[in-house]
Amino acid sequence: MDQVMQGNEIGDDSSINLDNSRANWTPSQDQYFLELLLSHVHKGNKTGKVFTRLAWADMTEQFNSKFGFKYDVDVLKNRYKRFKKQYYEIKAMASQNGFQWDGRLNTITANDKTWEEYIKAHPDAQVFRKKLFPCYNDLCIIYGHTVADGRYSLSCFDEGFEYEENASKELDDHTSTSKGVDDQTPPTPSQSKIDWSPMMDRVFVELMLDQVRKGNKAGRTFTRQAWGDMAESFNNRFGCHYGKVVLKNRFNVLSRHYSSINELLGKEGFSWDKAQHKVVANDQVWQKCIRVNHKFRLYRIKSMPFYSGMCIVCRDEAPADCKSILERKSYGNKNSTPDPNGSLHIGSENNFIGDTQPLPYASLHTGDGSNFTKEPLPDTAFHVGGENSFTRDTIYQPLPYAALHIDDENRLTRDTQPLPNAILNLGGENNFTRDTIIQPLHNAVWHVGGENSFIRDTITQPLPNATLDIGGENNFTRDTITEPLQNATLHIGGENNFTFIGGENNFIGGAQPPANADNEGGGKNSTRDEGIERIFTRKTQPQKNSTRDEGSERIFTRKTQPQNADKEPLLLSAGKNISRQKKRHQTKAPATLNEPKKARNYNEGMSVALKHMAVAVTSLTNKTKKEDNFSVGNVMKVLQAIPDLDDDLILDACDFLEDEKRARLFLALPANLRKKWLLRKLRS
DNA sequence: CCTCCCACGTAAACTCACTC
DNA sequence: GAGTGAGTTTACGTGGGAGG
Repeated sequence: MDQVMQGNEIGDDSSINLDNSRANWTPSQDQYFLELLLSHVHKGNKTGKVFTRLAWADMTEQFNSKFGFKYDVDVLKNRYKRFKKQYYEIKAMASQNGFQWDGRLNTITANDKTWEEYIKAHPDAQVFRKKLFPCYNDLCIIYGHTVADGRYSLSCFDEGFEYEENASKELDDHTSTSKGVDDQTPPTPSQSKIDWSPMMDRVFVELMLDQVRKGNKAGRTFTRQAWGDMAESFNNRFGCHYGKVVLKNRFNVLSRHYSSINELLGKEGFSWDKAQHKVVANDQVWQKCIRVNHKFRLYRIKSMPFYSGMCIVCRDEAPADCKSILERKSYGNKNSTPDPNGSLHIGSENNFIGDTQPLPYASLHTGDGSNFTKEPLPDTAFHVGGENSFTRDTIYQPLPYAALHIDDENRLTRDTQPLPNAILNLGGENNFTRDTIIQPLHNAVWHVGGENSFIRDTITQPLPNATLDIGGENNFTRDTITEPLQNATLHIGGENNFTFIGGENNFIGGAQPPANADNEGGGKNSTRDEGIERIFTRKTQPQKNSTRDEGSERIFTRKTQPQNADKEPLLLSAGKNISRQKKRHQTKAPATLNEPKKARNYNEGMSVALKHMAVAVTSLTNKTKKEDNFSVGNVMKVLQAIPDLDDDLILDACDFLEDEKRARLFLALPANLRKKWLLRKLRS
């Protein structure tokens, strides 16, 4: 043990080292250096583990000035490292069973029998038995709980911290300044580096998961509000004042680990050990892998408890360079091997044909442009990127308790299965066709982004106790929800079109019925928080379990092609053209040939929605028996039959014909006069 | 025993591209 | 030009090992 531990006093002139080429630390130099370190700790120039650059510069200058050296800062850092090693040696010894640190005697104490038995087993420990360590209290202040990089090392949340806390209490008896130095809280913003503990990671991942569940993560990142909320929650939890940037940086770090682990798991011979939270493989596989890429060495040793959470958080973020064996392959019948409890990461542009195998408890991550057909995935976390096609029987079996995250521009067609208790997060511009979900979503939480099209019979069963959050600019056509939403809470954003919603519901956020709405269908709907830009028009045809049949706003168009919505999956190729850029509220100005790409894309997207609407109307017409010739379907048919009407004109016509009187008059007109009449009315 | 150097991991800061 | 997100660079920590 160093001389400094023997209690040498400052003032030893012999300490002056005339040879500046190599440091030769004397007790007085050590003592002075410790004083400098303590001084900067007390000034707050040390984070949980790091002295600031200015602190090091200042200490070097003062040390050289005191002893007449020209040491580089690295010399002091080396000594600092040496002190740290000594600190942990003492700490480890004192934490042994039967041993304790005596702060008054500055030594490690234990009864003789304990010493003898321990020294017999550990001869090297003899040195600690009668040695004084007067500087240990100083080292406790300087090093506190901090070790290494801190992330997977000792912290206030780890085993072993208790001793340090006790040591700090001991120190309080000797120094009034020690309190607060090792308070185990994350550093303040003035401090340069953060000591991320496993507990902090865990809390952070939990906060991210919460935001994911709320639908506040689109693509690779969280919304601005989500970052703010997470920072606030995190700061409240740990009593710190981090900004969003700190959490974003940590998110980047965790994401990199997540990607690397995925890369490993994509290699042959590797698997995820849920108990250890580690990637596991036999030694030969590890050695071969590490030889090729040294960076994977880390994952052989360290556990990554945050990985399972990051699987959900990062769901669709499989990096382009992550070339797992599963990427860009076709999965035909019986080609897929079951991977129960496994984690399946799938890149872009895959074809999943029928009769692939179950993945109970698995995490399934898919990139963009994959095609899924029938397959059970119970208890699976199902993360789906954008522009995928879900055809019939995509999900053949129920997904109870599953978390289903679906990003933008996916198509969900009929005969998918129930998702009771599921969390359903939907991005924008998805197309939900008939029978997408044919079973109930009891207790489900439904988050729906903007610009989705919900066609007929999207949800054919009740959603009791569900929470339905709906963003702006969605189209809910007739029979979207055919069953009541008893006790449901419905949050609805701006500019949605609702037809036909049954049941006893609470409408929050403005989806109120019109003042003259006929409620005789039996439902008891209550409204709160009146909103804007909603049009609920006339009642047309009450049905069982329905309360209203409300006309829709600008969702009618020329029928482009007859389809059988019951049997034909709506895989319209036009949907591929929908812009993947961020969606904004679009103006309602007429389209021109010179309009920007975004506007054109919007119109194309609208066109798709209109086509779906046409299909829905056709289906509706076939199903419902009308007493007279008037129906929304008939109006649409007649409107679509008019030649040379562009989409905008049709939309304007829809607006105009929302009035039933006008619509009846329109139908009553001779076919050759309808266009002229419409144009005249619209111009006026 | 001690210094010095190296490789590597991490957090924070920085830069750039993009959108509005 | 401001705001934002993604990717890159920089600064600083660590442990291990060679060598005096």
